[in-house]
This record gives sequence, structure tokens and C-alpha cells, in this order.
Amino acid sequence: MKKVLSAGEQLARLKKGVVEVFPEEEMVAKLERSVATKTPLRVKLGIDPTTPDLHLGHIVVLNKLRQFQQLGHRAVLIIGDYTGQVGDPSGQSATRQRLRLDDVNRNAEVFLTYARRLLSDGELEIRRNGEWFAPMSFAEVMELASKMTVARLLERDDFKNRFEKNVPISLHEFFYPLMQGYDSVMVKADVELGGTDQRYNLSVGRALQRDFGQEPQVCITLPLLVGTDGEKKMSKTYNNFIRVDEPPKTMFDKLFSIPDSLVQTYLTLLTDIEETEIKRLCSASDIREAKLVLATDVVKRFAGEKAAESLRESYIGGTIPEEGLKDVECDSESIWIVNLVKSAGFASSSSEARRLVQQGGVSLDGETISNPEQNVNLKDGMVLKVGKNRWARIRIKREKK
RNA sequence: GGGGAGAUUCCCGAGCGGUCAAAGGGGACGGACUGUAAAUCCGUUGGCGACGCCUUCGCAGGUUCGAAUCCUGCUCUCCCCA
Repeated sequence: MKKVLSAGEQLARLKKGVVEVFPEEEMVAKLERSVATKTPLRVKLGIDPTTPDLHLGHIVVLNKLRQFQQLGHRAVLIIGDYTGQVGDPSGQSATRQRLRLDDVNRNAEVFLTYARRLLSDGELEIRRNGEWFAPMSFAEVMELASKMTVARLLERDDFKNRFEKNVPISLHEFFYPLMQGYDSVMVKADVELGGTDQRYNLSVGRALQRDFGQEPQVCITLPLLVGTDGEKKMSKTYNNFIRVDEPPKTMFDKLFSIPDSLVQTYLTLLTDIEETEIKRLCSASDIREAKLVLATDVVKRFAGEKAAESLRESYIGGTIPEEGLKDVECDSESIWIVNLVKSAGFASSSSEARRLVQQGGVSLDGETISNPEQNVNLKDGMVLKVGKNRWARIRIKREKK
């Protein structure tokens, strides 16, 4: 392990990009004790695997968790296989559809794949909250429920609004914050991370830990990442997101194409680059340099150094990249252009593919194909480009034997 | 329980018997310009190997040569009164 930084230095690094550390005095105390006793802090992050569609917005908190690891602390990642079935009511104006355990488990696998790429294995503990919720008896559930009052639950706006507007609140939704808080008790968390929308849930964890005779955790909230449109929060519904499983080239291009006003935020929340360096990059006359750093750094996390560097160089040189493109398999060397675009997943219908071709948005190895009736001859390794930032590499599938 | 309004293509929203694949706006996508940014301009926005054909206007029937438009029933949503 590298040399241990002082509590003050650690705090300064950890505060980068965060909205709130509360209570901050307790954070300082915990860090000081950790340095003095050489004991890592247990830093909890709970994730409900409610969707297989992960985007960079989900990565912000993971990134912060990693920063804790880099300072020698222990990451405790909780997969909410039970809480996921309840559904977090935070920010919801109606009861969520409940998920089945199979779905939750499948989503969890996807999530873990990416989480492992970002976090280091060393100080990592992965727990599922079904581990303690599944075997609970009704009596134990009642015991837990007795720790919370209805008034405290109704303090939070989403519940209050629903209650006042007579929108139903199912009892199981009331349990959600309690469950999340109990997770903190079970893993004896020193710190818990979450988005700003998690403020209430995080504080319930503190209260419960105190009830169970533990030292309460410190809560850290992080901003919700703004989407590529620069306005609304990143979300699938607004179609302003960058998926984590995006082909590297696409991810690079999307990151490069974000509005200038967003560059500083993205660098702060998605990379480990220090604040002074970020300021310098963003105040430079040519902001493209900052975008280049951002795109390279983020892509490196997901696709590896080699692909990221290759993309960076191809961008600087204006050439077609060697690495990082999505592959499209074709079994014939001659194909109708419309079908090629469709099979690459760049159009959902022939009509749409035709339009793209007619509008001059489709090119093969840099040569624009404008006739939608055209059959093209393919060679293995050719690059298909659609629009400004959708690319794919052609792979001819050879029939064996 | 009583009374009223409405369900239109991704979203909002016109259309009220043929000229409707359905105005307009938003969004999205493509092109030009640029810095693969913003702004601006132009174009596209149901499907089909496609100048023709097929399927769309809550659901199911009916009237008509012809229906998103008229009639009947059903489902759902919203508002007012109790």
C-alpha cells in the first residue's frame, strides 16, 4: 500500500465534486482515527439493480468509491437484491412497479461486470442484502419497524406530496429507507455514498446505527450527472445518456461532443484528475484539449489504455481508428447497403436506413454511399460510419469447412 | 352516486365525411457551417428491395361508394357536484 496521506489531505481529495459531507466534523474524526490506528474506513455504496441499462450517471458514485479505495479504505458494495424488489420511492410520484428476483439478479450481474472494472479488487467487499433480509422473521421485521415513526417518514417530500394528494403509498414503500439504513447497520458502515436524491435514505442509516448502538456513518452526497444535452439529468428517458457498454469509439465521440459548459463537471465527477489541473484545462483557450483528456480518461476505464490511446491518436490525426469500434458480422462480401446499415444496428427499419443513405449520412472507409439501391462490396476490416458518431468495423464471417 | 370533457403518429397538439401517412410546435436524426461544441440554415421523421403497395388516429362493431371524422357498445383518463 502506498504511503498514507494525512486526514486533512484525504478530506480535501474526497470532497472533490461532492455536494455535501455531513456531518463534516465526524468525517474528520473518522479519518484522523483511521490514520492513527492504520485502520481503513468501511465505505458503503448500495446499488439497486433495477435496470440493465447502466450509464455514466451511475458511475459518479462508483468513481468516488474508488477514490476512497485509492486512499486505502475499504469499499463495501451492496447489491440490493431485496431493496431492488421493493423499489426506491425517492423522487417517485407513484408506486414503482416491483421487479422479480430473476430480473434483479440478472441486472446485478451486468452491474458487477462494470463495477469490477472501475474498482480495485484489493479492498473490495461485495454483499447482497438478501443475505440478511431473506432469513428475517416477522418478529424481527416488527422490531426493525419499531425504530421508525410515521411522522419521520412523512417528513420527506415525495411521501408527503403523495399523501397530501391522496396518491397511494403502499406500506412496503415505507420500508425502503428502513431497509437501506439497516444495510448500514449490518455492514457497520463508516461512510455511505449516494446521489443527492439519497439524502433522506442516508440519514436514516445514521439514525438506525445509533439505535443499534453503533457509531453513525458519515453521509456523502454527489450531484446527479447532467446528460449530454447539458440540461436535464442523465437518463434513458431523455435520451441524453452515454451507456457504459457503448463501443469505445462511440463513447469517445459522445464525450467529445458534449457542450463546452459541461466539460468541467464531467472531468470533476468522472475522472480522478485533480481540481487545479481541471481548472487549468477548462480555462485554456482551446477547450478541445480538456475534452480530449476527458474522453481519453473515461474510455480508458472501460475499454483499456490501448483502445483509448488509439482513439485519441486517430482523433488528432483525423484518421480512422485501429481499435475500439463495434464489430458487425457479415456472411457475404456483397450486401445491399440498406441491410448493412440495419444489421449494424444503426437503423431499425429499411425506411430509416434508406433515409440515412439518401441524406448522405452513410460512408464506408470514408467514401459516402448516397444511392439507397446500391449493393456494396465488403472487405474484412472496412469501417462503416453513420452520422457523426456511429461507427462499426465490418467482419466477414467465413464459413468453416 | 350525479353532471361534464376527452383518448390522434416519440411528446404536445390541430383535424370533425373524400384533396389525410394526417397541419403546427417540441424532440430526435441527417446535411452545411464550425472546434466531431454552441448558435444558425437546409432536409428527414409509419412499414415494405419501394415513384407502387400495406398498416396507422383508445377497443369492438355499424352506416356510407368512401370514415381520424357520423352511429352503437366497451375500456381508460380528467374535471365539477355529492
